[in-house]
Amino acid sequence: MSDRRKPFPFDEFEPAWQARWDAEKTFRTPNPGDADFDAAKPKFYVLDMFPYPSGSGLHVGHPEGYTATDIIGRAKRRQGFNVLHPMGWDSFGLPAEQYAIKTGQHPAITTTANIATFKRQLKSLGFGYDWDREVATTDPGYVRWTQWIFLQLYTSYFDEEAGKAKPIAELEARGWTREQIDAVRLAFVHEAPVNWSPDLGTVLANEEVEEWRGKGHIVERRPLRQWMLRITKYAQRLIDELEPLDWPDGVKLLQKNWIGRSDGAEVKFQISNSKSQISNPDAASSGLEIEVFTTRPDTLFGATYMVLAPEHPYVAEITTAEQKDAVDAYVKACATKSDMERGDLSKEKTGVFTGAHATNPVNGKTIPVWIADYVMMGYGTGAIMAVPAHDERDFEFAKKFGLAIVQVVMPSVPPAGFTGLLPPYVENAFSEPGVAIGSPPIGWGLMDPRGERCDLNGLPTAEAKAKMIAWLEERGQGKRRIQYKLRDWLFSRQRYWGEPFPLTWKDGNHYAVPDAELPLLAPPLEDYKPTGSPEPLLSKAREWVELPDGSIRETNTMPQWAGSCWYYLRYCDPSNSGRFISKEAESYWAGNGEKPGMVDLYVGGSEHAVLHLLYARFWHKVLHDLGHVSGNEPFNRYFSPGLILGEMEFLGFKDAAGAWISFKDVNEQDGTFTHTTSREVLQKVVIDAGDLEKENDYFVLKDDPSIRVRAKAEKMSKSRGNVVNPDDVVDAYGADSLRLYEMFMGPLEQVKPWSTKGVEGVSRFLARVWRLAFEENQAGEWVRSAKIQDVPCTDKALLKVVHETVKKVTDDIARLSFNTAISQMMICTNAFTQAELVPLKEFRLLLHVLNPFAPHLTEEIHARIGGTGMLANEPWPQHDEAALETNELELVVQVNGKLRDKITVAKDAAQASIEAIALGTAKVKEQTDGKTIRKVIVVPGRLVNIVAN
RNA sequence: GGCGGCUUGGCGGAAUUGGUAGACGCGCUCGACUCAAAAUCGAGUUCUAACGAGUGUGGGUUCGAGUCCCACAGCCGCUACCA
Repeated sequence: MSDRRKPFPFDEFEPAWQARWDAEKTFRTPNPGDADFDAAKPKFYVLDMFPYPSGSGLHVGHPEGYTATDIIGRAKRRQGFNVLHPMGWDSFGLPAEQYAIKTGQHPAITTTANIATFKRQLKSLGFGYDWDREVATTDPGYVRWTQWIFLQLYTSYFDEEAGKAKPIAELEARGWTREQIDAVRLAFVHEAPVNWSPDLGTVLANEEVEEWRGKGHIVERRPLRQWMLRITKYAQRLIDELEPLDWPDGVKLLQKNWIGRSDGAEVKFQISNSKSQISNPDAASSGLEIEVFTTRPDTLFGATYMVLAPEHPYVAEITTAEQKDAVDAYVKACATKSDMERGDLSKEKTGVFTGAHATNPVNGKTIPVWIADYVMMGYGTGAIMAVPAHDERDFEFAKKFGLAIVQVVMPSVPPAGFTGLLPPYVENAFSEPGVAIGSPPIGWGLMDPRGERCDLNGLPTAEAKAKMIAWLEERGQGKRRIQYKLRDWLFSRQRYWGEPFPLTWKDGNHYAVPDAELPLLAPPLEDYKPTGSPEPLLSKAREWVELPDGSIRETNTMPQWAGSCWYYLRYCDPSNSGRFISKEAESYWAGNGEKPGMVDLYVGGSEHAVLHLLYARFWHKVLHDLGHVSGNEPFNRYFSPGLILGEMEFLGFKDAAGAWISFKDVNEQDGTFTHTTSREVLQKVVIDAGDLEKENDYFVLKDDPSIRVRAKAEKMSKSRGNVVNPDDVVDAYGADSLRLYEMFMGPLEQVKPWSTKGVEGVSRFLARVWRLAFEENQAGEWVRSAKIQDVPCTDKALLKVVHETVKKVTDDIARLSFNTAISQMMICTNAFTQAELVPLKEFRLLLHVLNPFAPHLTEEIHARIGGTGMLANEPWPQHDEAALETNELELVVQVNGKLRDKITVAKDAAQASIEAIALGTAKVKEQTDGKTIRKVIVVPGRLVNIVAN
C-alpha cells in the first residue's frame, strides 16, 4: 500500500496540517470572560453525539455525522459565528467492565487506552474540534456534577399545580413528614418486578432488555428494590414542548408514541362476592371496588365481563373457593413465563374465571370477573372492562370462552345489507368509531331503580365518550383519565463501572452525601465478577460501604445514560470546579431565548432518537425548573445520518432445481464461484456488471438466465467480515477523500452502501483539483502549473460556473445537502480543467468553498500558490450576482406537454415575441400542422407550451 | 397487527416552489499517450434498429406530474395483547 503512487501527496501534508491546527489551537472557542472573547459575534453550537470509546476503534459510521458537523462548524466559523464544536467520551459502559472481569485490569485503564485510540483516529480525519473542551463521563471532575445533578432530582418534587419541579425544602417548610416527602421525590426508591440478568450481574431498563437478550444474555423478572426517576410527571411537557423543535417529524412522532398518551376514563366496578362480603353478607356497601381504565367509555353498555392481570393485588381476595386451585395454577404459570412468551401475539388467549362477579355501573348488570395474561399489570389499572363487540382482543377471548358479545356501536356508514337491527358481530370486532346503539337497550331506562339514565343512543363515538364520562363523574362512578405508556425510569444498576449514587442509609432511611464530599468514586476491586445474586458489585468493598457512624453507602450505580444526559452543558464550561456550568457560560451558549434549545444543531444516530433524547430532555427540564438553565430544551435542531451498509456483495445463485447455492469465494481473476461447503468449482461464470440483468431483488446473467446472482448490501458486522476501517481508507486515499466520499454517497439521512470504487471517484476529483494548480516535473516534484495565472477572468462561462458554485455550496451547506454541493464543485473543477487557463482569483473561490469539505488539500494548495494565513481563518466568500446573469435564455418549446424544440431568446424578450418565435419554428409547425392552437402558455425563463388539437 | 419511511438507468444518486427526467460519481465502450500496462486526458453511455416509450402498479387533478390526490404492491425501520 505504501509504495502505491499517490495521486497527490496527501500522506505528507495531511498530518502536517493536523499538527498545525493542534499547535495553533485554530479551532479553540473563546468563552465569555476569555481575553479573545467577542460578545458581538453570534454563537453557534453544533454537537455530535459523543462516542462510547470501544476497543474496536472508530467505525466508518462515526465520520459520517462528524464530517457533516465539521463542515457546518468550519463554514459557520468563517461566516462570523463563535462556533462551539466539541468532542468527548461516553466512557462508562459494560464492555470495559467485562474486560475487567476477564483480566482483572481496572476499567479506567482500558478506557484511557481506548480514548487515546479514538482521539488519534478523529485527529487523523482533520476535524476542527476544540480539544481544550474535551470531557469524559468517567473523569472525577465530571462524575462530581453528574452526582450533583442526581441530588438535584433527589431533593426535588413535581408540583402538579405549577407543572414543574420544586425543591423539597418547600415541603419541609410546610411540615411534611419524611415519609410523605420520600413519596414524591423525583428520585425515589421502589420495590417492583424488574429485569434482572444474572450473567450480566445487573438490572436492566425495560428498553434495554431486548438488546441484551439479543446478545444471548439471560434476563428474568424479579422483585427488587431500585432507584427510579419520576419521568412520568413530565410526560405531558415532553409531548407539548416537542412541538417548536426543529426535529424530523418522524423522530417527534417516535417520541410521542413512546410517551403514548391515551385519553379515556377510569370506571369503578363493584365486586359483588368478594370474601369480605361472603363472610359478612350485610356489608354490601363496603364491598370491594375495582377500577378499570378504558379509552372507550362509550362502550360501557357492551361490557360483558371484566379481566384482571394475573398479578392484580385483588386476585386472591375475590377468587371463590371453587376456583381457587385453577386461579392459583394460572397465576403461578404466568409468573414463570418470560415477557417474550407472554407477549407472543400468535398464541391463543388464555385465562381463568375467578368465580367473582362485578356490577356494571351503567346498567346494574352482573358480569363475570376473569384473569388473563393479555391484561398487563404495568399499564392503566391492571384491570379492564371487556367489550368483545368492539375490541379485537376481548372478542377473541369471548369467542374462546363463550362469553356474551353485545354490540353497542354501529358503523356511521352502515355496511351493505345492514337491516338496522343488531347482527351480533360474529366475524370480527368493530373497533372503529361509529354511532352508539343499545346504550341503553330499548326499554331499559324505565327499569333503572334510581331513575338515572345515560342515553348515548345515536351519538357519534367522540360525543358518546364525553357524555359517558360526564355521567360517571356526576355519580362518582368514574372519572376522566389520561394514561401514558411511558413508565418511570429505572435508574439503578448493580455494576461497577458507573457513577455511585451519592447516598447513604441509616435506620432504613436514605440521606444525601454532602456536596463537599463529591465526587464519590467507586473503590478499586480485586475481583469484578458478578456475585450472581442481585447484590450490587460495590457491596464487595466492605471498607468503602461501612461508614464510621454506622451508616452504609448505597451500592447501586447509575446507568450509562446518566453521563450522556448533560454532557452538552459541560462542554460550555468544561473545567469549572465550582459549578456544573457557570451562569455566564450558560446564558451565552443558551442563546437569546428565541429558540427553546441550547444546541443549534445536534447530529447523531437515530438509535438514540427515543431514549437518550428523551432522558436528556427530562433532565434539562428539571434543571430549568430549578433555575439552573435558562431554556427548557437541550437540542433545537436534531438530525440523524443514515446507516452506512457494507459493500454490495454477490451472494449466491440458484441451481437448476431452484435451490440457493451460497458461496463466499469469488475468484475475480477467472470469475469462478466456489461452493463454500464442498470447495469444488461448480461453474465458471464471469461476473461483470454488464452481464447482469435485474430481476426482483437479484440479478440474472443475460446469456444464462438460469443462474441468478443476488446483490445485496448488508449491515457492517465483524461476523460478516464487511467492516470498513477508517484507518485503512485514510492510508490509501487520505482523510479528505474519506470525508468527501462519506458526504458524496447520497443524502445524509439515507441508508446507503459503502463503495470502494466510490472512494476512488472522489479521490480522483481531489487529484484533479490538485493538478489544476500543480504539475509533476521530471524529478517527480509537484511544481506550480503554468496554466494558473493571476489575470482577470475573461471567460464569461467559467466565471458564471464559479459563482454558481459559491452560491450553491453556501446554500447546500445550510440545507445539509452535501452530496449536491460536492457535485457542483466537481462541475466547477471540470470547467477549470477544460479552460485555457486557470485565473487565480476564481480558483481561490473554489478553494474557499471546498475548504470545509477537504480542509487539508485546500490549505495546502492555498499555501503553495502564495496565499497568506489559513483558509480556515478567512471570511466565507460571497458570490457575484452579476456574474450569474446572461443576456440570452434557452427556452423549451412543448406541444401538448411534450418537448419538441428549444429556442434562444433575449433575457428581456416580451411574451408576445417569445410566443411568435416558438410558434414559428419548423418542428413546432410540423407538430401543429392541421391543428388549431388553443392556448399558449409561457413560463418566464423556463418554457413555452403550445396546446393544440 | 399498529406507526413511520422508501421505490428514478447496470449501480450510488440529481431534479429546492408541479415546468427540458437521469446532474454528479461509479461501471462499461471507444480513442489519445505508452513497447505494454497503470495513471492521466478526450468522446460516448435510460431503453429502442427506428417510430416511440419511460420515474414500483392502476386510476385521477392539470396546458404540463418523479413531484399533488385516491387505491394497490414490494422493500426497510421502529413498535407490539397499552385496553
